[in-house]
Parts: sequence; C-alpha cells; structure tokens
Amino acid sequence: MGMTLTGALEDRSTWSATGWCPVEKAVEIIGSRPAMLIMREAFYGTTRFDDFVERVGVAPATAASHLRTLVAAGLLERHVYQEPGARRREEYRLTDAGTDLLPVVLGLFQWGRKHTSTNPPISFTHTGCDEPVGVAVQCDAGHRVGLAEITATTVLPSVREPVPPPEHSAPAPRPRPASAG
Amino acid sequence: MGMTLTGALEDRSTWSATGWCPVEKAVEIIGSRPAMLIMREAFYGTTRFDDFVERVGVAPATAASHLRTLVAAGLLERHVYQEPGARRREEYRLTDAGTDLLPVVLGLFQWGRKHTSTNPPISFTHTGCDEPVGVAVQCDAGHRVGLAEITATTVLPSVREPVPPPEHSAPAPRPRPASAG
DNA sequence: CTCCTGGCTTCAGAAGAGTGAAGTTACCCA
DNA sequence: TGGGTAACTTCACTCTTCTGAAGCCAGGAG
Repeated sequence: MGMTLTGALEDRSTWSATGWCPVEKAVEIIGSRPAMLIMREAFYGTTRFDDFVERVGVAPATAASHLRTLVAAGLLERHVYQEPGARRREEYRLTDAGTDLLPVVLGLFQWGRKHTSTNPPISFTHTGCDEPVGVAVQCDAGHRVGLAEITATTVLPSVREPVPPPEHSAPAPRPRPASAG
Repeated sequence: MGMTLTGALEDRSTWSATGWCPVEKAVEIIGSRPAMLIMREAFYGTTRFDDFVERVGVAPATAASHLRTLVAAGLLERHVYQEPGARRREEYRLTDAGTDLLPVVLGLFQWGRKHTSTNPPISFTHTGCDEPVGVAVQCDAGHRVGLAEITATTVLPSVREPVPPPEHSAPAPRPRPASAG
C-alpha cells in the first residue's frame, strides 16, 4: 500500500507536497469538467469555439473562460487563418504541451471504462499495427512497474516546506502520534 | 492534429461523446483539486483522516465529503483496525480501482513537472532497476504511440446521440473548414 | 471520572463557477 | 444596404463548493 519512501521522505511528519507538487499545478489548469472535456475534444480534432461549446455541453461563457485559461497555460494556441474567399476564422490548436496531456486523458478514459458503468462504442488502436492503445507505467528500461515497485527519492537533503528559521524558541514541533511508518 | 477518426466517426457533425464517455465519469469523481490530491496522498501512503486534512490542505468537511465520494466510487475503502492495547482506528486504503488511477496521477505529475514552473525535489524510480518511472502511451505490441498514430474506430454502426429525426427541412449542414483528417 | 485524541458533523457565510439570454463586433456575400 | 455567421462578451442570477469555528461521540489513559 503506497509507494516506497526512502531517506528523508520516510517520515511523513517532516515534509508535505504542498507548494511544489506538479500534480497541484496541473489540477489547477485541467482539474475541472469543462477543461478536461475541452482537451478531450481537442484530441478528437475539434478546433472551433462553437464546436467546443456544443460538444462539451457548456455555456459559451464557460467555454470562453476555460479556453482562455488553456491558451494562457500553453495547452492550446489561438490561430487565425483565412481560406481564400472565406472570412477570417480562428481555431484552437493543440500545442506540444497540450499534446503531452494525452497520457492523462487516455488514462482517464481507460480508468473510466474499466471502473465506471460506461461502455464506450469507440476504441483506439495503433494506426500501424492495429493493436489497442493504452497507457502504462513503466521505467526507462522498459519494465512495467506497479505501485509497490516505485521508490520515491529526494534530491535535496530535506523536502521540508520553507518555514521560519527555528533560531529562537521552537514553537513546539507538533508531536505526531505513532507516525512512524 | 488530433487523432484519426475512421468510418462513422469521420463526420463530427453526426456524433458526440456526451453521455457515454468514460472521461466524463472519471472527471466527475476525481476532477477536482481535493479529490485528486487525496488520491496523490493515498499513493504516498496516507491513510488517516487528519493526515489527509493536513497534507491536502483542506477543511475537514471538504475532506470528509470527498473521501465519502471516493469510497462510494470504489477508489478507497474504509477499514477499521485495532492494534493490541490501542483504541479502534479507521483508515482509508487504496483499492484495486484506486491503484488503477496511478497512470493518471503520475501522468499529471509528469506533465506538471515538464510544463509548469514546478521543480519537485522528489523523483520516482523502479525499485528493481533504479531507472526513472513514467507513463507512456503504447499499443499492446509494445510500440510507443503518438497522437497522430492513433486511430479511433466505432464498434457500433453509429455513435449518433438520440436526436429528433431530421425529417423536416434540414438546417443547412455547416460547411466544415478543412476538417478532413 | 475527567482528559485527550481520532474522526468526524454541523452551521452560517463567502466565494466561485456555471447558466440562459441577449448583445457586440468583424467580415463576407448578395 | 442588409443578412448571416463566427466568436465571443456581458448581465443577472442560481447553484455549488469551500471555509473556519465549533461541537459531538467513542474509547483508552491517567
């Protein structure tokens, strides 16, 4: 249960992830229904405002707000184009950063298909070899890795949050009851 | 840009993902800051209520509410235990369904580290071989797959949503600007 | 018997997100 | 000159979520 925490990470009473955790930042950007579904639609190839509104199923104001956030965060970019003889149009295109979110969206798809009562009439395959596509946790050596086989290590001597220096009388460092893992 | 849509999926004006999409269901459960961070903490090994409250940084009511949702959705389970000579305790443990969310959480971590200004002093390696651990999109044959190499296919003849039959005058099928994939 | 702790619940209030409807602007076409 | 459409914005409102503070209950420990 849980991954293996080594060294300074072992004692959970000495550190917290608040502040530096990439998951937090990521969730602030795409951690909402509209934002995530806009990204889903972007992966399906949707580029136009009204299509996002219709296909995600939100009000224009909501779509506009989230699209602005996603553009500001660099996941989408607004691109003006004009076909000959047609009026000027705008489209929202996936950037490299946006495309990098594919594992997350596909991971949610995979999880939802397995663990919720959804039976999607759609499936994803590798264009080259026709095999089903999914996400996997693995190491750089190519091994499939389960949660129990992950070791978390610290680069720094301490992951402690920046706190006022304990020079003067220490303000009673909360005694953690039986916190030793 | 976008994946390849084949057959009945090609014409985006004839279908929408609303209703059956696993991503939607998944997002309803874990698509919020508190829920996602509770899961992050669960992966780090947190099991007790007060620790979730403190480490996620939310009010008890918020934590209780989301924990209840996560238990109801089957990602965590409440487990009562009693060490000899100690009072009865409860803990929230990851279920198999909860553990299956690892690719998503790790995917968010990976994305956030690369695309937001977070420099986490922590890294994850494969316990066996010490190589860095990450998530990857790949097919069952083991090929790494990019967005452009994914083909979406339909199992059913049509993914069309139940709509009122377009018997009367059709409302001018919008000209799609360069939508052909 | 009272204290303390873990694990909550309850409450009132503030803040934020989402809505539908309508309005706005830019541009092409007839 | 007028119409249509894309891409929004604005408005007034509702609905939900989160918060802080307090309270509650059970079960050891002193």
